[in-house]
Amino acid sequence: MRIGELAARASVSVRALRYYEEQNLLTAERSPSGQRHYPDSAVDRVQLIQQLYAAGLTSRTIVDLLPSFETGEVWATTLDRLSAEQKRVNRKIGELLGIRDRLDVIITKATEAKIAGRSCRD
Amino acid sequence: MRIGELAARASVSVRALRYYEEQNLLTAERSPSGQRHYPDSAVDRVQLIQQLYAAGLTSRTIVDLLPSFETGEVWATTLDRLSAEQKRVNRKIGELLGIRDRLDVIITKATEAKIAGRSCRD
DNA sequence: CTAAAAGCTGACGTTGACGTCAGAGGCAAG
DNA sequence: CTTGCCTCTGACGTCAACGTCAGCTTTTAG
Repeated sequence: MRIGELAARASVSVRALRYYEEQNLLTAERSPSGQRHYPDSAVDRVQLIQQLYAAGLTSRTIVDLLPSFETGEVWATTLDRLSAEQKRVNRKIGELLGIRDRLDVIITKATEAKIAGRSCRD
Repeated sequence: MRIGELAARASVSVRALRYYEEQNLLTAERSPSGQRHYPDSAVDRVQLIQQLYAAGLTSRTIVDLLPSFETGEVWATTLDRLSAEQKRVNRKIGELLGIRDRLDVIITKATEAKIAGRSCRD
């Protein structure tokens, strides 16, 4: 498929895909005229990249760790980085859970007050 | 306390504290000479701000929602935004849990392979 | 055949949360 | 008093992941 279809299927912009290629996160065959062509598997790869970005990894980190994600093979120096990211992600999950709880408390309280007919200052 | 001590106690930079003030997230008494002075409670407030940033909220959002966090009172329009952020945070938690699982799988597999004496390509 | 749609390569713009530097003033210790 | 650290206010710099625009070529639909 060409870049536009991949963008649509993976729900990212065309620009983002070119950027991923620039960062060596994604490669493409080229047609004689220079257009990029991707296999179907590229959709999954792009979505994985997006998830890793969302998890707070940088391009540089992703390019190093992506092979491990896709092949399952890991060599020692990479294992350390994987563990480091795992710790980071776990810390972040903890932070987010904390915030979620605080949001729950506030929202629950406010909703109960509303149900009880109190003003909520609106 | 003055700005340097607050920065140390809340583990943020002095610059960040001035930035928070600029964004109306934090206020300070001023000494006659113009130096900022903070109450002890500012430490908690700054840490809360940090957590909210870490949860992906922007300054603009935080300045709107911070009163709700501190007073527990909420009025209707704010409640919607709180719910929106709650959804965002929940989605992000889900993403992170997914990534964590993938990291767990890879790391576990690699570690077992190592224990079993296989090469891991190092 | 032709016009619209899609793709290409630069290259500059954007946004948010600060970092950093300059230049000047304030404050406790010796 | 002066030395050394802290603080002040601008104001420009940074970094990452793209957005956007220009100018041009390729592909597709009618």
